[in-house]
Amino acid sequence: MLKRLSKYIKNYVKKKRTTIKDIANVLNISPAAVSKALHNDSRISEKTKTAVKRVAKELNYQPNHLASALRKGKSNLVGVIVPRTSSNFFSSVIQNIEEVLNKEGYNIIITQSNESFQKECNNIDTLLFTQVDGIIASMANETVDLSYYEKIKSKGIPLILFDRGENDLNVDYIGINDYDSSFMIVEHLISKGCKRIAHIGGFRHTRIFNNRIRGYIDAIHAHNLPHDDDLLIESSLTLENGKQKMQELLALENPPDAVYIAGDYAALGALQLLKEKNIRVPNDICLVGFGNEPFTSLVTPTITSINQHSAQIGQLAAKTFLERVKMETVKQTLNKIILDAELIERDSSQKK
Amino acid sequence: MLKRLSKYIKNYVKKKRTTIKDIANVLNISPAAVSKALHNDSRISEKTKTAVKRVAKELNYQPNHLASALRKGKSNLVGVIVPRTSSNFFSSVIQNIEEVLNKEGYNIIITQSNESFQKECNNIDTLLFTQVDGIIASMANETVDLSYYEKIKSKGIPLILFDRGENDLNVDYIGINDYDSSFMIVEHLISKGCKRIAHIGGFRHTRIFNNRIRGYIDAIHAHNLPHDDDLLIESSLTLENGKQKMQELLALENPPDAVYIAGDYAALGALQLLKEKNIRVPNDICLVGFGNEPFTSLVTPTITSINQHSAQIGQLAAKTFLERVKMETVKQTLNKIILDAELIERDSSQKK
DNA sequence: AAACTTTGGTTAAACGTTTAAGCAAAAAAA
DNA sequence: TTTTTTTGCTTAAACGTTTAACCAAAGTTT
Repeated sequence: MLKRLSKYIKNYVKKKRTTIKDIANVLNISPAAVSKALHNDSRISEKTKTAVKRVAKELNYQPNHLASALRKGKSNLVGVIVPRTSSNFFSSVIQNIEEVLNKEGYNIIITQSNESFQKECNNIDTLLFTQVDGIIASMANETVDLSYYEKIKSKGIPLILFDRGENDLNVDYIGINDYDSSFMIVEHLISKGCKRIAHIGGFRHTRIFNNRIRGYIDAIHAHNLPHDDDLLIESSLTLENGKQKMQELLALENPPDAVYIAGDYAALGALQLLKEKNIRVPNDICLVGFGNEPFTSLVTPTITSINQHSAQIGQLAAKTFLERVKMETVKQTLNKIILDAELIERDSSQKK
Repeated sequence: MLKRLSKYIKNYVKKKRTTIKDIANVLNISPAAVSKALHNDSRISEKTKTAVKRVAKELNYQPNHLASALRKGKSNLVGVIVPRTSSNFFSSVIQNIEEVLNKEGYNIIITQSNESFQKECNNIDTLLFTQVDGIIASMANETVDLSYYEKIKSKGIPLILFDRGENDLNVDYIGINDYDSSFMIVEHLISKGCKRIAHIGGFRHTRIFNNRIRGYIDAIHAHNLPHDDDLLIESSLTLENGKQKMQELLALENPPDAVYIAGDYAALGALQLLKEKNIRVPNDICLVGFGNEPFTSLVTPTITSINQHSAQIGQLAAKTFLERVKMETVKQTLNKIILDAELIERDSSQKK
């Protein structure tokens, strides 16, 4: 046996990767036995198991993941699609997905759509091509056509959406209660004495932004405030666009005394514009953002915002996926998990 | 043929994935011919090729990536390891790596180490297990022991490091000229009239931080400024730690009139502390960061920083990998690409 | 018309696992 | 002692491609 082993060690040095067959040859048993030994199959003796494991270690054996995935029909890879990884919200979600899935032997492939529908379609193709066992996604702003997502469903691969999701798809979804959060923000501003509250929202075709808009409108009505069409604007919510839309609001005959903006980056843009114009925040105009990006607590004044519980969303998304793969046969009911968000009050809305 | 086709369409509805064999059956040719037709092999007639492609489309054929990877011995997957995806620098590098590699048919698997050595080791194992064709990495702050990276090299898998790299490993590296950048920062501060310049640097055991420290010291000497040991501090460069180290500098008998901090997050922490203490930036103390994170232009005052050319670094890293895999036999010389960084002057160092 | 070349494929093995089915030897039960 | 069960493996096929080697038929040279 020693002679065989040394021969294989030489082979290893030559860079040919060790396979299960090599271990079998050293020990003079079948490859099948080796495979079973490595998986602690009960039909293999303890003696053989320890021998196999010793030799495996000695030869620096690394299982060929492709081969086993091919044979078993699953890759243990999960695809993640996000608009971008640079936002703190998404990178935190990703980190938590990863933590949960790694424990169960899954790895994740992260792709970014950069808010582009085209890129998102490419990403989906890429992931399907890579034979992922499931996809966890948050849609790009642009995405309206859902045929690519239907493609995932039609392949029978679990699809879990979070944050930016689309109800019509009938898939698992994890997000926050956008309507309530919006309502809460408006009531917060009212409690601070604001009378003319504007809303720079996202595009209505995205469900979450539509819900935020509805929450805003309903809260305005509930408190008998003037509902002026000019005070409700849709935006792409980038920093630049936030600046621009803020400009438009200031240009009104009767400008608002508070602005609630459905994204922190756009809120930051608005804040910059207000500073340039020497309009005091919060004393002249109160400002509230959405998302609780780290910079909201870093700028002057700090920006009131909504904490979306990114960690929890990531964990729940991963767990939902795990449930799906574990009981694929069972026609289970859909998981729609809606978390309550949290208002983080900061200086930008503390009018005295 | 129509009957065969319809049978296979039924099969498809039943969720059994279409394989090359199915296409072969429909057309009554061999699977090998189908494979060749799909790859535009010259030994297949145009007629057959178009027929194959038509049927492939009809049956919604998606190649099984695992099978071809297994057969060809390569996965067309590249692993990327970064300390975190939330920093703008890393997410921009990743995006550019992805763009270049996607064009060449590679996909990337992104993993984060969260600056933890342990997590980084796990990531490497994960990537090796997934049979990636190469690894592009930037090391965690903690990483000193390089044996895991040696493991990659010993498997013969191309390894390309960027930003946080280690010369001793003798692998390809892409980064900026940290020494020169540091020197440039100090000279900039001197030109603004600063006399006591402090440096909150990263840990010396990381090469880039060591270079920044050397650049700082040499520039101080070159301009005959006092080189006071108290003015040079090592830090983990987190926001919190930046605050703390700034506190220490303020507590000195003879505090500095300028602080150059080797990371933007730590610089932000320092800025916050200075604001709390009502110390005016830049008039009382000038501040310079490193990395040009987006928030440096968002806070008040805006922070002078160094642009590290993340896009270019990403592209070069990807291209270097491609070169490596293309000429694996050739014992090529190492690629050490050092880019010149750019000083972005902002308010925090514009003392009047 | 015989000999060679080209065209357009086919056959079969291989990649490294996993797993259902089978089977000899040892142990236990009758 | 014979039969049954258990233990501990082995055999062989399968996962879906790719590719080296082969080959028949048609076309081209001489």
